[in-house]
Amino acid sequence: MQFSEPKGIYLQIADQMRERILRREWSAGQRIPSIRELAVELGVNPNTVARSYQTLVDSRLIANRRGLGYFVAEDAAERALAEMREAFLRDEMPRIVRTMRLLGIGPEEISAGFSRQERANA
Amino acid sequence: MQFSEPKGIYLQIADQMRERILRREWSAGQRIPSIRELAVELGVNPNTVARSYQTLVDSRLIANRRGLGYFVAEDAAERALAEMREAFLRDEMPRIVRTMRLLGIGPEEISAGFSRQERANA
DNA sequence: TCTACTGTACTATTACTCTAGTACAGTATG
DNA sequence: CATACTGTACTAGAGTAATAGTACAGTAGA
Repeated sequence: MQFSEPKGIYLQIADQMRERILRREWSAGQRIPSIRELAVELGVNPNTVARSYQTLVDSRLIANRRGLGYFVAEDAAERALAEMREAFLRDEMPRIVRTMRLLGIGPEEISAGFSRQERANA
Repeated sequence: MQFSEPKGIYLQIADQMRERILRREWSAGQRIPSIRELAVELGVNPNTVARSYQTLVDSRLIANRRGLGYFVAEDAAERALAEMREAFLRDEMPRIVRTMRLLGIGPEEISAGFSRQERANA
């Protein structure tokens, strides 16, 4: 049996950061909070945040300027969208469809979910 | 920020067991593998499997008969289906819809996923 | 230059899961 | 009764993630 690795806090923080970039809450060229700031805000250790930042540096969504902090890359939003879409379609979708079939839940339930959320946002 | 707990091996084994019950691979009244057997088969420690079994006992999907082993409860499949459906609709669906909206993926992609899997199963 | 920020690096400690090993009681069967 | 299975309980250890704390170098601005 294949076991899935647990998803560390530092990866969850990185996900949240990708989302902020995607939503343009953090826009291109902008400086993002320092490691220490974000650590305090999230109530985690600075080392953990540093690790999150490194994963985003690795996929070139942010870049460091020594002594100044981290800055959002120019093409970050587009890059994040492409990265996340691919990951969702490749990793999540098959698992979701499989589970839905197993539980007798049809695609129309997803559409209903969309409608519900539309009303909630309105 | 809220962090999701990592999903331990014992919970993943429990999930797999629920699925077997749902698929009637393990049918009502039937004896399931002993803790030691399953531990060997999965290559994990017996203590870990024992923990998995306990979670299924807690939701009354299986029951123990001392010295004999564990047996699938009479209404296990129905109970498992209800339990898993509710968990999916409550916990997973909102998250999925939210992510899809964020990534600009429409409900029709799910339908397409269903069709793909249908062809794969045929 | 001094101060207050930045990131980086490192060690030690805590907490938790899983592993490893042992021991013991209940049950069926010969 | 003897044997060979069951589950259960317990202790000890390894491995890993996250925490805690400290130290140090680069940068901006008064």
